[in-house]
Amino acid sequence: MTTIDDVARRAGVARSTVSHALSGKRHVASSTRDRIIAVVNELGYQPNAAARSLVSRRTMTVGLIVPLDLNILAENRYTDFIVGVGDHLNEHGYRLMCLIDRNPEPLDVQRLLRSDQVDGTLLLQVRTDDARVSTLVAEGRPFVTIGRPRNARGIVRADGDFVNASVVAVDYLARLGHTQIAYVTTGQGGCPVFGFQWYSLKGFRQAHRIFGLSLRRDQVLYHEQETYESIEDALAPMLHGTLAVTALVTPTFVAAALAMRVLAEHGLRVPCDISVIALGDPRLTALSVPSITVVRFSVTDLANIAVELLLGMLEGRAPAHLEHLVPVELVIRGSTGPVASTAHCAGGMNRDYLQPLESGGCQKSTAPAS
Amino acid sequence: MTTIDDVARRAGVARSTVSHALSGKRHVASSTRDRIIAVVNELGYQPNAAARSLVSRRTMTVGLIVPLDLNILAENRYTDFIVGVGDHLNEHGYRLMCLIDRNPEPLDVQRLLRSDQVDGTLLLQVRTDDARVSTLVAEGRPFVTIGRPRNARGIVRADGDFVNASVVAVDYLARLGHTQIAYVTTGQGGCPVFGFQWYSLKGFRQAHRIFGLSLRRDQVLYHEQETYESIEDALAPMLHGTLAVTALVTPTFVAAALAMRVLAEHGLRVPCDISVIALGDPRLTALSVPSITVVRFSVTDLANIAVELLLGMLEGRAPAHLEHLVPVELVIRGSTGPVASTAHCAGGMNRDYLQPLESGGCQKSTAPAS
DNA sequence: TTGAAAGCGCTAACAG
DNA sequence: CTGTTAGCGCTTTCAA
Repeated sequence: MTTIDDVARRAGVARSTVSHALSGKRHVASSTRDRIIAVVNELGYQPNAAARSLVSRRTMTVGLIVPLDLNILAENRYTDFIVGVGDHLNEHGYRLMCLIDRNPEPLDVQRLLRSDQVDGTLLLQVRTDDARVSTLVAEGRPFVTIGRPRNARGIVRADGDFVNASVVAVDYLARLGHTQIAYVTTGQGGCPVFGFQWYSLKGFRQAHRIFGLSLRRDQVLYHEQETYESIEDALAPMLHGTLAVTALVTPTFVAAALAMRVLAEHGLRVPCDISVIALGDPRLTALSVPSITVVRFSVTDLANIAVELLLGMLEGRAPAHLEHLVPVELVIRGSTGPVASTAHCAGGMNRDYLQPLESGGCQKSTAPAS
Repeated sequence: MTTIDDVARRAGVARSTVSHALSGKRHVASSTRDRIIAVVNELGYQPNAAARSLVSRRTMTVGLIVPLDLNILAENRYTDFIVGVGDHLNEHGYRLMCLIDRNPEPLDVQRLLRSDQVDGTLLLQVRTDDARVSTLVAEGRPFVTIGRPRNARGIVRADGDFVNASVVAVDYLARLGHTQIAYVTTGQGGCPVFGFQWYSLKGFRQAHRIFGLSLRRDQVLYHEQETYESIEDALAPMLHGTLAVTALVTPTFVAAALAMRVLAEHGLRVPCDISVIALGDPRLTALSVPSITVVRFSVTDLANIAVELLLGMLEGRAPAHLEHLVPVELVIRGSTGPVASTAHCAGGMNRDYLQPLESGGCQKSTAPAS
């Protein structure tokens, strides 16, 4: 292991000169500096991070707190965030420390912060009511949430504009003639689990007011997990005719894909009988058939914004706004269509629910282009 | 910030007594220890990680090197690894530092190691020929690869048993009567890009020898990226009848899903005209229609094994074997069927390629159970 | 323009 | 059983 003293000795200078030559914090004669640089390269010297952060009181490391939930991570929702954050941090000379925990005890977070392993923290997968947020506030260290809890007062946060996403979704459906729309989300005790689901629901309600649509309680369907069975249970009122809706909005791609399978298995055709819209940035939507209409936003933008906010705070700059929302856009694909256009629906029940890609309507499949 | 001296003063003992009371490395009178613990809890003391690792020469941190490739991470292939590794490390009191880099320069890896930020390293997304491996070998620090380069001599590695996965896949297809099978992979210069693709291909060839099947060069199809267009190009010989195969093996789920779309668009029915098998652990296979037959292995097991290997090395235990392979199992779903059973295929071209889930054959869809 | 020296918070060897 | 003390490798003040 090469230390700064090795370099100093070999270059025939004092330890402090090496330090300054490398940090540039005070002027060093260019001849001396060149000699030092040469020795550094020769020995492959790299300052010891622990020693450095012990004295400088900075670790140049950011913590990313990801509550482990295989059911959720398996869905690919958070990979892009982790990658986006990690890459952006590297570009700024910061390291990324991931705290991935099966059960994210406040204690784990405390340990991470109090042992001074990170200069700041990013929170992923924020719940409607998230204990980690209060913990972080109590610790009094800089942090930024990616996503928002219901009560976001005073915290610095970046998120997709999920409220607006719902409005855009409902608007589009309304234009297609839909007036009876269901909202499907994971929920516990009559409340969406994650922040983005809560804000989406808020937007869903808002949209109904804006567009003068009535909204009954039973149009909001909660499922416990993102599994086929759980979603089948949640959709039961639709499947048994108790709830008459012609469209369905859900804040996650997997729920949308599973819902479409449930509908299909029960003889309901997408988009003939039911239109489906997902929210978020599910790149995999392109894989499903029919591909799913989505109100999306750039996850990379969101990750970058969160990182910029945090690094700014670490360098003493207060953020311009507490809340930064990434704008959304509607991407029309094959899972949405005009309401109740039964005349266009050819074929028997449970036959044509699967349309060729990018085909929005319900007409019979035509011969391939080739 | 609370230091060990704060605790010592408040508990009326020496600094070293606090240290030992917490580490248990020498006996401390239980009365003294209780007093110290009480103060620790009262002040919320947590040892400073930098100071600790400066003197102990251990960071209790493991580095995970993930070359950023959005096209790949978007596919959800590596999320489960990151989560699996992170969670397992936490359980063992280690931290996870992620080096996620758009272009993983050997220099970045060197910096990480030489600045002593990690005790050991895990390599993800290993290429057939991977520069990072030589870098790590040259640095002489403990590391374990998750996945293997073509030349794995001397390195400690954990991987899915991809060679055997291919054998199982070809065996199954052969039992269904397939003799002409194509292998589809991302490749550059006539060689698969990633290690798992290389070993899969090796197994694919091996299987042909074992089962007495002939294998021509043109049965191995390379695509540049995992996009619809790129795969469409690669499959061109099949689509234009130049290459007569009845089945297709591909080491990734996304490639399989995209290939199925390509086939469908060109009027080929899965599994009627072409059977498709994917390798790996693509949980999302369940989402596609028809769901994809797969030879899978446990990603969590793989992650755990890699972590155990590395932590063992960090504690001075030499691994029992250099190579640890996670066994594979065949999961039969809807994308495979007997060869050329045209008689069973009802409906017109490009109509029935999308079968209800879990339906392996090509019979007409029946009415829903409900 | 450079060097000497103090000290960051901790562990562990040495003394008692 | 406990206290004293010497560093770990580095940055940074203070002197020259």
